[in-house]
Parts: sequence; structure tokens; C-alpha cells
Amino acid sequence: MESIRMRGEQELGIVNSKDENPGDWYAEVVKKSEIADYSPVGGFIIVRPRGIALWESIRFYLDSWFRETGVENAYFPVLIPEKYLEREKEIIEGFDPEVAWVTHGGEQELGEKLAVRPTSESIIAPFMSRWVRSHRDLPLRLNQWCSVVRWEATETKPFFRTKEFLWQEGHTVHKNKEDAWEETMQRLDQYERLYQEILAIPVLKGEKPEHDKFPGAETTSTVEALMPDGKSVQGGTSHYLGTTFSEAFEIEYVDENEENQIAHTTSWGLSWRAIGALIMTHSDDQGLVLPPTVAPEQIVIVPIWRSDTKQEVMRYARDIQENLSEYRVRLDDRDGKNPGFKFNEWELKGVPIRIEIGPKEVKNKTATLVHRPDGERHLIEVNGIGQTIGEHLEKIYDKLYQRALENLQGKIHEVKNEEELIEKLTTNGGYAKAPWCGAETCDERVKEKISASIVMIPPKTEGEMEKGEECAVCGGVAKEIVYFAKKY
RNA sequence: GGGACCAUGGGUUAGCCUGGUAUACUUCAGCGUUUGGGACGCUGCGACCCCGGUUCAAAUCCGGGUGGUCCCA
Repeated sequence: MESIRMRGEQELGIVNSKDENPGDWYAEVVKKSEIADYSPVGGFIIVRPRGIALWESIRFYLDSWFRETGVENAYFPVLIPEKYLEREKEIIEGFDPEVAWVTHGGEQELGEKLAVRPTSESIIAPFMSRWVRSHRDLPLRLNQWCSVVRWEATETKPFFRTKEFLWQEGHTVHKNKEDAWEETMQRLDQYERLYQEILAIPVLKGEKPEHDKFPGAETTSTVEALMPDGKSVQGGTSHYLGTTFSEAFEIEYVDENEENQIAHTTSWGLSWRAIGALIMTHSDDQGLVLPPTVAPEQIVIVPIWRSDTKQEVMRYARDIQENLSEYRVRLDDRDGKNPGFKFNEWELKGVPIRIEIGPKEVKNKTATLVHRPDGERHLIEVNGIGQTIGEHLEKIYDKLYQRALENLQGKIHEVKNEEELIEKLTTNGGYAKAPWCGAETCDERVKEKISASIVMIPPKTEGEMEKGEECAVCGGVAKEIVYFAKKY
């Protein structure tokens, strides 16, 4: 970093520091690593191929897990008639302020305005109602990969908060509460798995408090990820909707005893915010850092030659490239760019492993291998390189996960009163684990004071609360332990 | 919901206070020389966020937008 600055006026790499200037740093990483650009319309972004590649990886894993567990993909239209949206009272109340409306087709004003979907319950539920007749039709599990629009006035940030975002939304119908609840938890577990096994980010699972549920939901469950700056990201949510939507849209079935029954539904979604969490968690002042699981290139080979050695170096490098064909590997054979330039460029773009090939490596039948996250170097035998690389990729993944885990573990603070809560969250960030009475006003009060709020209520199995505990905010009788945090 | 700062070729930037021909580096393209941590020479392309006002004259001053970043609630 210093060396780049001292080199003079040229500025190709990242100049903002993640610690000192996280906002500018994030914007700079996103743009210079060719992940995304800003759109001319505020709050929208243009996602470039390297960015979409990340989304496609996420999609690939999640989609295959969904399929393995009985989910089918479908597609519903982007425009929803106002009447449909209005059928479920809480949906319209919850989303009304941020719905974008289509009022014209060409110059012609429409008879009924059409909502650009902020979520699709209200267009999917009526069709589920038509398709579900018998208990034999259940469970019905549909998912769609699409974008939704929420016209939030608040400040936007690429991937974390954009007016349009890509996501998947799953919608299911079940016979009873038990089945629906199981579904909700299964999807939440899959989100947890995505973060922990694919994105190298540890998460906490829990429920949202009553006043922060998805509109119309009985319960909203969440996976929360902690960013290095101490703010929490809601990484994915899974809702048990009870019979709210079944009642509004008449999703009923005939059971084994020929009795009419009301169905129970769920919905669950994960958006490209996961990409934001990914970038924010691992990247550094050199640029992007990606786990091998999602990196568009897992390995880059940089040949280093002089005119008299060029031919043999290049031949050797190509051999290695072929030996590594089971991985996503790129040979950077550009002329006119020297190795140092290439090193920096691929570090900026987050390629997990760099292989340096020069005359020395050719002579000794070796390869020099460098880990992106920390510059760790290894001189390895070219013999069996495929397997060796596999081991190193795993090592890199573990390094990233471990680092993120340490950040998380060091930032969960148990607090007993408001003073401690404020002190911990304003100085350290992270989570303040506190007893809470259940009143929204207490959450509001913390929000007004330090703009932190309850991000989740952990499962009851985690740390039973002692009898007679007091709410950390108002001192009243505490009902449960909750996690407060500042959030993205 | 309130406030602060910012906007000049693809990127970084000088000029703005004190109005007059816009500076440099880099990227990019071409040619040649080059390659173990951001090489060099020559040639070329390329910009004052938008709308309005003041003025003989606006990148510069004034007003209003739009976009971005941050802080507070």
C-alpha cells in the first residue's frame, strides 16, 4: 500500500483504507475490482461480469440444495396488479411506502396501476390457491430467481442496499404448522450453510422480534453476519407465514378425512447482499479477497521470462495450466505487462492463488505459489500439483473463515444494563447480548440513542436466562435474551 | 427525518478564492525496446455532472436539481 503511493502519481490500486475510511474503501474496491458500477439512476447499480460470477456461484450452490430438498423453480411476472397487493392487509401496509408503480403503457394511462414487485407473495399465493386442491398436492415448494424493487429513500450502498436487487424467493404450502415450521428451519439452515461453507462467513441464527417481522409473518428467522467494522448484516430470512396468506388468498385443501383445511405457508429469501457481506468481510487495502469457492478464477499463473527463456517458460506454464484444468485457472500471458503489474492486478481482483513461473521453476520442476489473503509463499513440486493446489485452496478457505470467526467471537458482549449496552456498542461495535422485556419502546429507545437495535433473538437452547433478570433498557421484567447491534 | 463534504478525459488530479486559450500522471490504441513486485521511448484518442442566473466572457461567482460519501436521529 505505502509502496504504491510512494511510487508516484499513478493510482491503479486501492488508496482508501478499510480501517480509516470504510465507506470510500468499499466503493473503491467494488469499482476497481470490476465488480460493479453506479447507475445513472440513484440507488441502482450495474453489475459487471466479475460481480455476476459471484452471484452465479451463490445461485449454483443454493439452487442445487433447494432441488435436493424438493423445491422447483418457477417464474412469476414482475408487475402485480394493485388489487392483488391489497388483498393481504399487512403486505400493502408494510410495503406501500416503497412500491414503485407503473401507471402508463406508452402514452396510455393504465386503468389499474401495476406494482413493480417488492416481493411476490401476493402474485404467487393466488396461483398456489388454484393449484392446491388435495393433501396429495402438498407440500408445494416453488422458488424463483429474480429481481425486486423497493424504493427506499435511505442511503444506498452497492449490494447492501439498492433499490433493485437480485434475490431468490421461495414460497411453500404445507398441511399444517409443523410441516411449515420445519420447512422454515430447513431453509434457514441452508442459508447458514451457504455463509459458512461457501462464503467463509460465520453467522448467527435467530428470530426477529415481533415488531420487526416480515409483514404478515408469524415469525421471521434470520441469519446475521458481523462485518469487520462491527455492524451486523441480515444475511437471509425465512418466514413462517402461518395461515395469514392462506386466509387472504384462500389456499385450502381437502385432507385424508375429506375435510376442508386451511394450509400453512412459508417464504424465504436471500439477496445479493450476500455479495456485499463477502466483499466487506474478507477484502483488504490491496483490494478484493475471495474464497476459492466463488472466485471467478481460483488460480492465476504469471510467467516470468527474458527473451532467451520466454519459450521454455511459456511451455512450462501452459503444461501447468493443463494439469490444473479441474480448477478455474488463468494463464496471464499478456505481453507488455511486467510481472509486478500482473501481481498487483490479480491481487486487486481477489484471485486466491498465484503461481509464479520463471526460469528457476522450470529448471527445478517446481512452482512458486502465493496465497492472496496474506502473501504466504510456497515452493512446490510440479509433480502432483493438482492435489497440492487443492490442499492450498482449502487452507485459504479455512484462513478466511477462521479470521472472520475470530472477529465474531471477539465481538459478542454480554451486558446487563443500558450503560454497558451503549458503551460496548459505541466503542467496540459487534453484538450486545442483553435481557429484554419484549417492549418495542425499549428497542426504539436504543435506536434513538445510538442507532443500534435488536437484530435477533437466539434460539431458546442457547444460554437459558436466569430467573428475575431485568430488561437492560427499562429495568422491567426480562422475557428473553436478545442481540443488539448496529446494522447495515 | 436532519446536517456536512464532494463532483474536471476510462482512473487519479491541477486550475476555482482573484471569471478570459484547462494541467499533469495513468489507463486505452499503435510501433519499437522489454519481464522475479505496478518498465521505457515515440505517436494518437479522450473531460469541466445537469438546468437556470450574473457577465462582453463562467470549470471558476449565484440559485436550483441530480449523483456519491460520511455523520447525527
